[in-house]
Amino acid sequence: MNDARTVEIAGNENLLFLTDEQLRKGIEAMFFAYRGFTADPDKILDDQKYGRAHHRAVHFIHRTPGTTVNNLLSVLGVTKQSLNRVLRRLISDGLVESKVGTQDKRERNLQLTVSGESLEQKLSNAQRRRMRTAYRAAGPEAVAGFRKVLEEMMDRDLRRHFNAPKEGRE
Amino acid sequence: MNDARTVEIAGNENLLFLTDEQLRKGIEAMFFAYRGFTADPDKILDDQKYGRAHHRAVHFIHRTPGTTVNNLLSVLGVTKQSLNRVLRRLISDGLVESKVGTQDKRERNLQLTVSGESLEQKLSNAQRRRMRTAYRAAGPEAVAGFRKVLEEMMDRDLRRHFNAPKEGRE
DNA sequence: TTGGAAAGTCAACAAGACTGACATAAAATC
DNA sequence: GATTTTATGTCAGTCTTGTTGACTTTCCAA
Repeated sequence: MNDARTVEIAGNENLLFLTDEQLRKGIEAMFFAYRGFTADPDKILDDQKYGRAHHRAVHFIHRTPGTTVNNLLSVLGVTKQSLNRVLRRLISDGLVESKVGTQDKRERNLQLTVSGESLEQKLSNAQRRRMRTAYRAAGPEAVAGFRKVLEEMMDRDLRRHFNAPKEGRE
Repeated sequence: MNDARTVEIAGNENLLFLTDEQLRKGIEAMFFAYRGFTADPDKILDDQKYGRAHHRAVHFIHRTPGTTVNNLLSVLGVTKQSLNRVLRRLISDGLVESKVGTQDKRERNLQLTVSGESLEQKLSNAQRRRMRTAYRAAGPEAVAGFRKVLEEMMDRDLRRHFNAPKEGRE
């Protein structure tokens, strides 16, 4: 971690000289950290026989209430058939409500029911707890760096969803 | 990102005050970044009809040549039956070699063949390229912070594998 | 020497991704 | 008004990758 050397170049630009070994460490850190990151919600979901796909749907419906199926598809990056199976179950279990669109009646507006919100809270509390603990242990400068690198690692077209906090539609 | 305030507390300890919104951003950053992180290898794997599980096996066999199935299991965190299916295919495709252990004949020592190494190179080159680009764009301090937060986010018992670079066994 | 534990294999099943085809309703366009 | 496009939903089939359960081989210790 602290063996990545930096060199000052004319001006105030600096380059990182990264060995394959340092990059491998970063790659594995990503792998192990993501496992930790999903571990707590996974445990909760398993009780109700849901999977990560349900978690993702619930998360983004919570984040953007009234979002359409198409919107959700482009954020999640899965096929409609795949999402449909998940949504169907969430709807029939009474966690998600699907209402015919007001302007465009072809669309469906999705939102969480009371029990949907309650599951979302359980899941995000668990995930936030871990994130908060990690942030606190690492300190504020580390957090800023963490966010910066993650953002650079995203695909360009996904970064769009990331930077659109309150309305999913472009 | 830069709205996380820090407060100096008696001594030189500082606390982060994190709003749910800031934590949510971190959670989504993790989600989108991980997608980017796996996107390039996924494309390569798809050509040869392999999945992420094959990638992980190839990666860790490369990292720790001669490792046993059991070792690999504890790193990957899946059941031996699940891993076995993946290994069986890699072996029959001639990417991995499995040799009966010399001391303990119950064990199998795994290593990549020449074509296994070649696939590993293709995959890790793609992944390193993205990681390197992100690191360069974010800068050295950001990278240090990134690594610090990721390490804090891992499960304790997984951190062990992370910090054991050249031999998988405890 | 025998009985249990450990390492690995085989079989069967489930979740969740995928493709492809098709249906319906509403909106947009010609 | 007729046609095409869009948004959504569904059925069927495939693939990867996770699971549990049952089994073999090997090792070790009582």
